[in-house]
Amino acid sequence: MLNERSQKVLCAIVQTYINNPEPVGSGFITKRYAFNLSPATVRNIMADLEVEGFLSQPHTSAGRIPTDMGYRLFVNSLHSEIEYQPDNKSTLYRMVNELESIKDDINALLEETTKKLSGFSHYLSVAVCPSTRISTFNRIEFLKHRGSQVVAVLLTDEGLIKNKVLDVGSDLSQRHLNRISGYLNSEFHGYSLIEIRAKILREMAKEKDLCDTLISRAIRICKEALFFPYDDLFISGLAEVLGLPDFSDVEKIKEISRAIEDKHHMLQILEKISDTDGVKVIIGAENPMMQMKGFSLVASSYKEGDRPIGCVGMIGPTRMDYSRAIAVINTTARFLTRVLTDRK
Amino acid sequence: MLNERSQKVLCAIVQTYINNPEPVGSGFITKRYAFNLSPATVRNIMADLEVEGFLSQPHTSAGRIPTDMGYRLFVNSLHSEIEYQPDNKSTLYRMVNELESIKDDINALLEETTKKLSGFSHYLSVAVCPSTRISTFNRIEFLKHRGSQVVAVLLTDEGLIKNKVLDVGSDLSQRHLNRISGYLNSEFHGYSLIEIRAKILREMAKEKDLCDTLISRAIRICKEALFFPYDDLFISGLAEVLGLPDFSDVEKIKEISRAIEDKHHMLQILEKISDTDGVKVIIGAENPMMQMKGFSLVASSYKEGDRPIGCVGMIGPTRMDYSRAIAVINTTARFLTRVLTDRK
DNA sequence: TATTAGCACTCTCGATACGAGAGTGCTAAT
DNA sequence: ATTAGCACTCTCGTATCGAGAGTGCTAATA
Repeated sequence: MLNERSQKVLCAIVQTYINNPEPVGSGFITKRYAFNLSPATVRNIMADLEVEGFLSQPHTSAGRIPTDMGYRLFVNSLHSEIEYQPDNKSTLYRMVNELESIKDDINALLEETTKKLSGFSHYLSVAVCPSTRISTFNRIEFLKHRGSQVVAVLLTDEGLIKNKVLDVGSDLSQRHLNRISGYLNSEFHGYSLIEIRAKILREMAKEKDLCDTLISRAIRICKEALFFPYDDLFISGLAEVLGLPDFSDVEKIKEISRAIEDKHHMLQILEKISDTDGVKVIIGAENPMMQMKGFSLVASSYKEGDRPIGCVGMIGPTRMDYSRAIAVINTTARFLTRVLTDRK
Repeated sequence: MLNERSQKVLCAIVQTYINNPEPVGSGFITKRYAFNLSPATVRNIMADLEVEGFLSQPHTSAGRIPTDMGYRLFVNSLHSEIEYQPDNKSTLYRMVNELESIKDDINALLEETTKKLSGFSHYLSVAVCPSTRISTFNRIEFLKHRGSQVVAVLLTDEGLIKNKVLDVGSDLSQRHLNRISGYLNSEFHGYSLIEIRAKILREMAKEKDLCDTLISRAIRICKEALFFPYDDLFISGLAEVLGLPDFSDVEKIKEISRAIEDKHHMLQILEKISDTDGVKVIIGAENPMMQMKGFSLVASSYKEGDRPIGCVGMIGPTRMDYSRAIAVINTTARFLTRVLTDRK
């Protein structure tokens, strides 16, 4: 579609703009890059690129800035050099090492990871826990709390720990509860929570008319105990990201603040990425699901063994340093994968 | 210090400025308020108020705006009418009713409370859980997880549920763990976590030379399990607050973002308030501990019975609607107190 | 003596103008 | 096909100006 020379010019423009957020003129390109072209020729190429939709002009007689399509082409041309950048190797490794010590607690691990990522990259960083939807039931315990309240503690094979406060009838003793959890643990061990949900619904339909047996009661409690409307989402780096020149505009700031507070929506996007493999880059409004005009997301799933279970990523302006971001996220995701896989 | 008339004029100016963030001129005051004074007289009073430090002038020949001291006097003069404002009564009650349904889970309750508060008031709202420092030990359980990992689940009398992942030697069976938790539960029930910490340290000093008895082991594990560096902090409403005209300035936005991300510092302030009784108002840089120049905090502790255990509040620009904020926080804190006390 | 009317003064803000600078698009030459 | 040359366009910073709002001061007033 695009000849090689045009593509090279485009990439040069994108790179230049990423380094410094000002419209790029033809003169700069000819001076900075050894394409052996005159400014006039570059201008012609730029005009073509604009017609094709890769560049745009803030106004006549200004330089060009990349469109989302322009960034996309740039990012696609990047995919070969996805591995570590030399310059941030050491810092990144140091960061990863510091995380090694808390690898046992997946929540703490992800929280620290986002904190370190944002401090390190100056972008907003995000991570989601292994989704409760796909997690594998390991064990559930019920602890009698105050009055008729019971705390259900769910452990999954992925290392998730989830609490839920339930209100059961006041007549269940701890002994009863232990029998219930014993039953559930033997019955459900190894199933995914989704399967268990389905199983429970079937059971409930079957036992509908049965009176208050322990089992039917167990199942009803379990249905509640296994239902977690939201997965945990970690976000860090708002203050960092506001330091970028791209956020000198108040509207921009409001937009990213809204994105942060709308955790539900953010989760949807990240969980979709959690299911796939490798680094994903979503640029600007590419994905209709993100109303993030002006922002890009670089994210990757992390895995336990071969199975993707969660996702970690960075959000920045569309003018973000993709090659660095991709490298960083890639390294981070591999690190998480290694840690989560090794502990088996 | 200030005669009554001056004080009235000051309050009128503050109120006017709160309604509309523009410097207030002498003409407006005479027209709007029936003080029976001429603009010239008001100007004289304003000049005095400025000398005394209650007002400031953005530039010669502009109206006056309140200083932190001015807001302070205004707020102090307000304390009589601290109870519900008539206009937002119904909305506030509706909000509180909606929260009633999740009162069992204190974390969820506080999270929802902050969400509703910020949606309702358009200010940033915050809440802290009962501090683990002062919480009362109710019960601890250890669940063997993967490998040598153990999940400690701590329940407090205040309704807190805390998890912690520990790495104990791999040779402890669930049976051992149960004996340990049994021992701890009988030993520590009813003590505050702080007391227990002290007890543990004493025990450890005593048993230092003893070899690996179950008890000394229990104590060591417990020491770790009861240590939670941070309490949970809920913050909501960033996107809301950015809609206020006070945040048209990027610097202001950055400042509040930093305040949000510096949870450690925020916690310090709120936990101090958690220990006291009633609504506290901190205006601007009044409290040296908050580097929040330009922001005010209206907060109140909530109690269980007679004992303050946590804190809920709202943060807004110094130009915030204090009388409304105080009323709202007061109502909210009372609601929390009632809910947390009744469940006994 | 406290208040007020009158008035000159000061400062902001929006509109307008203008020149420098950067970069373009087009045309004609190579 | 590329390029040199040049006129053109647009932004941005600065300066200017007048309207408007509000003040501070002085002298008159109750």
